[in-house]
Amino acid sequence: MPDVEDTLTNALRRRIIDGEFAPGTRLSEISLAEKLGVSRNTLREAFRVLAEQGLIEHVPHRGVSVASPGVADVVDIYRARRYVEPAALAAGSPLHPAVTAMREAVEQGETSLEARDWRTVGTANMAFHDAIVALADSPRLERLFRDIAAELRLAFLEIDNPEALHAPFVTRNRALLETFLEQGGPAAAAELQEYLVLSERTVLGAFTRLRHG
Amino acid sequence: MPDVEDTLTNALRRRIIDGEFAPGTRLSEISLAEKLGVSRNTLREAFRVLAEQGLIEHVPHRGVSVASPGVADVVDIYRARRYVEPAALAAGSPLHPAVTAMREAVEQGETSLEARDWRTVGTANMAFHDAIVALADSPRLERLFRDIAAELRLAFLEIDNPEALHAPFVTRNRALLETFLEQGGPAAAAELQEYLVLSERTVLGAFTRLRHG
DNA sequence: TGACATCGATTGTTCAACAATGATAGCCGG
DNA sequence: CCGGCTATCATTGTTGAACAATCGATGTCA
Repeated sequence: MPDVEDTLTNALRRRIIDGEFAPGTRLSEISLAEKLGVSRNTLREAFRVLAEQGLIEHVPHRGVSVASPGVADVVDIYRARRYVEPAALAAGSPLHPAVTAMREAVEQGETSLEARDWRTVGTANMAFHDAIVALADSPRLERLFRDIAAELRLAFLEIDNPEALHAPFVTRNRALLETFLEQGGPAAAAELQEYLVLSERTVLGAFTRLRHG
Repeated sequence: MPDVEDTLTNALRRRIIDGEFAPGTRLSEISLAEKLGVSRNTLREAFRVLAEQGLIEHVPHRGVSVASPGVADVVDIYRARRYVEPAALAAGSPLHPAVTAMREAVEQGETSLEARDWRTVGTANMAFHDAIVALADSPRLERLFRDIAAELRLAFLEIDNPEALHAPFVTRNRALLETFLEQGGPAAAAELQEYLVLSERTVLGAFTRLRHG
């Protein structure tokens, strides 16, 4: 059985990603420690990990709050994605185990799309891109992607229009997978570049619409 | 004035990178807390940050030790570098402020090379590559590079033949900078690819030589 | 010699306390 | 009536001590 603190960190991350604490919410040490049944010190250790991952913001003497990514964060996240994902896809082998994960994520997305379960669509979408990064077989790049993917989910939570954010990309995922399998990595990488540009534009558009009303 | 813990984290990272604690050394909570004049709880929070950055390894109920990167780690670090650095250089502008940092790092390397101060040569080398990544203007990619650069320094410490590791790359840095300024980003990116392959081979060679006595 | 039980040291976690800081509310002067 | 100042208060930062849980080593016995 893993440590209490490790479990606590994962539990907290899941709760934050699932939207239990809205972005920007302040997390009081005392009340949250009591709620979770752990001591303040243990909770603070978990806070340090999550802050390092960018999921929460830590301001000295003002406590921690759930991160609320802004436009600059979204831009930077997509920049990082464009550095990593297409290159991983370009160099990836169709025989790599992660391809199975890609296929499963596509199918999961299609199933959830029919059920109009947008949140699950979003999860499947992320799993698809996670599998792409996994093609690189690089723990450090996977860690980077895990962190920025979590931040991106926070941005999605702020927007709160999951259908517009996730639905259009299910068919694109399917198409991208087929391109990769039939035409190879480089062709798929080029397609993914455009995909990511479009995705970024979608998110940023929703953001500015938020700010204006 | 920053927080004690933040200062503590930075101080610990510097000490580790500087080789004060050799890779693999176990860091006892009690003795280290006493030595640094902080409490165990505060020290443990700093440990969580450094563990998240990959500088120390944390095994439940067995404490933390300074990370000692192996061949697999070095391979992964260079893989990540090849994903990020050439792309940043290819898209970088010669007018970017980081170019000044690149130039300064090159000159610092040349000065330290003449003085046969290998450690400083290594530092200048890292500053050069850090400036390359800074061309991308991406906080998240900079954070990734900061972490893997710190890990790489640990690997260098294990090898302990700083001249062979750092000296050959001073002239290559100068050449790479000139290529970037005179022939543009893409040409420099191609040169950097070969540079990184050579650098990786140098490190891995020293590693295997270590294992054989 | 080797398996096993015991011991000791270290980590994991909690609790209580106090100092330091930031935010709030209320007061005062204009 | 309003803006700035001050005192208060709640929260975080840090410490120290305590106890349980776990791992490694020591020593015992067959």
